[in-house]
Amino acid sequence: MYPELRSSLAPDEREQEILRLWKEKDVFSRSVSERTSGNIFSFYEGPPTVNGDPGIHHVISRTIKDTICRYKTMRGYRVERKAGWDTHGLPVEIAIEKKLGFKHKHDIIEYGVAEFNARCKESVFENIERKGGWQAMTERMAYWVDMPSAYITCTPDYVESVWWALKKFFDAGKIYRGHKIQPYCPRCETALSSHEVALGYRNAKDPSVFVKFKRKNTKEEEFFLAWTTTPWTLLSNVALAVHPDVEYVTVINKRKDKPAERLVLAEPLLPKLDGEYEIIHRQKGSDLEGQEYEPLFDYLTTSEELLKVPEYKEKIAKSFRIIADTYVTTEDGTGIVHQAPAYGEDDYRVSLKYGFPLVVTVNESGNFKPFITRYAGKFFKDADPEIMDDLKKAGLLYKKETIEHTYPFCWRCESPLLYYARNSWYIRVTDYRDQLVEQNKTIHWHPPEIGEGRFGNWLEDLKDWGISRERFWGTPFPIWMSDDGLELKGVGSYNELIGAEWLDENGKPTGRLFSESDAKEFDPHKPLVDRLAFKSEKGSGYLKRVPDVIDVWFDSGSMPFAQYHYPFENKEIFEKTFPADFISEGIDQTRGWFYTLHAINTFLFGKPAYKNVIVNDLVLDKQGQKMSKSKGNTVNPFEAIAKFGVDTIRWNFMEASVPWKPKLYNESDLIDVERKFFSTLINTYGFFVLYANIDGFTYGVEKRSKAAERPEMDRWILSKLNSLVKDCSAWMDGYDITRACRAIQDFSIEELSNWYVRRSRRRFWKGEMNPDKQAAYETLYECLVTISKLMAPVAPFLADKLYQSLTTPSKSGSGNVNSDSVHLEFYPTADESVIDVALENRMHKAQVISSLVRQMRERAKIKVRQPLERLLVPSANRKDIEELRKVEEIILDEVNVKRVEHVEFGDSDVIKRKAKANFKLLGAKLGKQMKNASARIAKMTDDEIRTFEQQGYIDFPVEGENIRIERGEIEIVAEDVEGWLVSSEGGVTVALDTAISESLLLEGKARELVNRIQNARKAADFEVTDKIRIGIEPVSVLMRSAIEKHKSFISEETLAKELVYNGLKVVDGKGSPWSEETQIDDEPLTISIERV
RNA sequence: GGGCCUAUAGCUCAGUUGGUUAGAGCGUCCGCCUGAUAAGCGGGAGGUCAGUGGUUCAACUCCACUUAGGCCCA
Repeated sequence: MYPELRSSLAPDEREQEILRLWKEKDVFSRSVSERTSGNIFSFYEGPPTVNGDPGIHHVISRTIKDTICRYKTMRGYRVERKAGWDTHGLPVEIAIEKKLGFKHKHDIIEYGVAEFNARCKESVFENIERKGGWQAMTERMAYWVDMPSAYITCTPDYVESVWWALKKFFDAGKIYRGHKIQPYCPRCETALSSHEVALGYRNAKDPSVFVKFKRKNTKEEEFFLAWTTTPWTLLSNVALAVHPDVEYVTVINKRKDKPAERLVLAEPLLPKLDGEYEIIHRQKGSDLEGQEYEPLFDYLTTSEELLKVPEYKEKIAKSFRIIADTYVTTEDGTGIVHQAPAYGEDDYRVSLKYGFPLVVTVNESGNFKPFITRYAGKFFKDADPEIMDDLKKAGLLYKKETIEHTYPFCWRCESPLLYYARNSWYIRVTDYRDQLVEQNKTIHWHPPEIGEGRFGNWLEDLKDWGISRERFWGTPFPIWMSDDGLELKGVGSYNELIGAEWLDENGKPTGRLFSESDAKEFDPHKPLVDRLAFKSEKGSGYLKRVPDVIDVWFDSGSMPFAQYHYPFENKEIFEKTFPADFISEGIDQTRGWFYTLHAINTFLFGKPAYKNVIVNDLVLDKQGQKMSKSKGNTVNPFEAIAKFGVDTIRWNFMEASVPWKPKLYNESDLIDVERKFFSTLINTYGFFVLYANIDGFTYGVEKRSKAAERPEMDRWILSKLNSLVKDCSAWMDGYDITRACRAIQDFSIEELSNWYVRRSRRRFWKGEMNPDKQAAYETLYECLVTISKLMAPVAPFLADKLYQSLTTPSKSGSGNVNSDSVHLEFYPTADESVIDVALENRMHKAQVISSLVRQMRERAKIKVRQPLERLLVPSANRKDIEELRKVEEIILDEVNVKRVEHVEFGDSDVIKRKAKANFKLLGAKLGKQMKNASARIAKMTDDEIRTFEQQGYIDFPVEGENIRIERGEIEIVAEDVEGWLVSSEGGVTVALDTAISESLLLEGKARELVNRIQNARKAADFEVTDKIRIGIEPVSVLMRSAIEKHKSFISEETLAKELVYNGLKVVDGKGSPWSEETQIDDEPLTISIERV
């Protein structure tokens, strides 16, 4: 017996049951271990940062990953996949800081770094393991990754592999010290990551000042007019920048109550000037390059403190001149941008290029340093008004206004941030940029434009990677340095620490050395690792560790080898699994994981870390708005799954649109998946079991019929099925999940349920078991089992439920199925010999014709239940007629018509024909004459068409030239049939005879009666197999003759043993006998039925 | 400011190398069917393919610009 499936319809329960079963039968690990290790498909899990709860957006990228891995498993690959958790980094620190109520970075130091890091570590493990956490979500959504063997980035083994990699970079001379302009909070005294900066953008009012820089070496006094919103940075001005290609003008500017002055600025920004102006000179930005000006202040040129610095004198001598750079815009200001290298990223870059000095004028608390004597000790922002005043007095302030713009503030303490040059360590990725660009071209990006565009452009424009962070919870930077910064030592394993000396808490040597046993159980995190020091080989004291930790992205980018503790262990596994065949993450990882994987592994191993990548876009709410906690429109994945089942969500995510388009999360779409697709499928299965169980059919027990010998309808659906299998495999191999899902869904709903089952129902319920019925059962069964396999990678629960329901009864019978789970099965392979394109075409034509006939019935107001005599189908030739004859029965049955008349176009006078140009062929041949030719062809008369057919061509004069139309260049279709009701679509034309003879009328009435009796059976709650006796009264003459004429038809349809023309005795109106009143064509009658 | 993506029916999306009347589902209106039945089927209405210009015999499709939205980076 096949089990009922409808009873356990609640998706959540259905899935929980399967989850238990998978666990019980150990299905996931078997799905891996049952595949041979010689056939590996390598997948890398991009580790989510476990600083909070999983969200619905994690479900989409994990569905993609899971789907591909399950698919490849079904294709026979061994797909080992370790889970992974990203555990270090600022997001984790921030969460703990919030929890502990910290306001400043030094709160952490006071609290104790050891203790703080312990809290961080605890929290990530809690986020992984707790209820509603990452493991629970992974399991519930059926994301199959091996969690017990998960790689965790904060474990000593993992960190050691990361150290190994960093040492490789270090040894190759790819790591260097530099400055990095970073957003910096002067109160917290810490640099902020871009992620933190994004938290604190607010509208702010700032000064907007136009400053005059006096040009040197001119006869007349002349000024460069520059603009800034940060007057305090003017103290460290070293240059002015112009755009090389923009036109700059010198003007005489006259303002009210002021003497006229000569100013230089960009032409497009002239409207910024007050008063009137007259252009006296014009030049390109590039022509201004090198011009000198007098500095606003003299601190930079006179400060002894600065002049002591090596090379400073030479550098400052080159300063205070115009340079040209394309980053300058004419959107704001004057087109002349003042340069303060320590306080702006572009400024810094430009200053490096021209060799200007980097002058830091404020200290770490944001106060002016002593050498800026006039403002010394002032907080940078507070100095703004005074600076502007002083400039005004000196006559160097053109004007000052106030602007409102967005400016970043510290998310912790709300101080305005400043951009500040910080010491930082870099990886010189620019050294092998070309290789990164080249190797990227071998990666298959889905969609390709991200690889070429977004990612490719980023690589071509690559800057060195700043990898050090002045933070606590992270992989310690494994470089030890002498106090003078001249001696460096990179460490690539814990064994390399052996011999280093332990320092005490105050940094004093203890004489105790790091031993072999220390190395074995070493936890490298701060602060312990900072207590290790190496004796200088040059006798300059001790080398101490650079106290920074590294960018977390270096951690996750190291996972291909670090997950296996390579090269210390597992060399073989690493080599077998590198590079990954496939990865997938969200589009936000372009500059994140996608990049770090590529940058690190290309350097270390000379090839990219992955071959195929699917990129997914965001999940938005149903209005298309971004989900965010502040808007309150986030979706809790556990709640969503409990409500709809995860299959529904997975299917919707994959089917609705391609992964790389933003996806709207809309509950009504999920309901539709369940209703349209899943319940149709369950219904189809329900239909199958209803009759299979009645007939005692079990697939594989009796001899299977050959597909080629089954009826037209069966061969058709099997052809469609095998076409589907063929297409799905190709699409899935090309990582196009969406196309496969759409095809599977379309097949299940349209082809299988709405056509095959609907047209074949009769075969299932009629009579005893016979070859036709056997074929029908086998065909439907084969379709359902194949669908369960095709959909298994995307909707793993329903697919398995369906599969197990179908296969359990026949497990003993055929012995050929592994009914423990569909996920242990192989993906179906298409039997090409079953694919019959001609058959698919003629069935499609049958569907079109049926649709046309229904359309005409609608127009003529004739119900489908009323039989009609004939329809007429014009065909172009004998062959088309032969094809159509094969599906004629199906059409007639569907539209309730007695016979088809086939007519060849040419043979009939009543059929009016029309010619249509084949635009593709003729367009290429005729070019400009195409328009006229197609108009002429549309006007072809019947005689002309006949001539064309007979001689195989026809000539038309068009604009004086002769045009010859040959066979194939026009298409001839039937357009109308005189005297008939006609309808046409897509080149198919059908005519219907709507005359209803008395005989047809009687048959119609008999069918109406059958319908009423069936309704009564239903209302009376009779079993489908119950035999009955029928009583009917009153009966008109017409109805009586209808019944007499079609008695056997009626009896057969309703399983009636007897039919009498009077009422049966009905006791209480319930059960048997049953009686009810009804109408046929306005004629009232009472039907009573009883079981016999 | 730079890069990438998107714009087709009320909504969600197709539209394959440019080619004949731009499709589907949902929604809506009308009807049908009922031995898969708290289902199913058919039909109708609904589109200036964001806008402008260009290439072409022919543009939703190719090119340029514009507008709007999204993401990433400055």
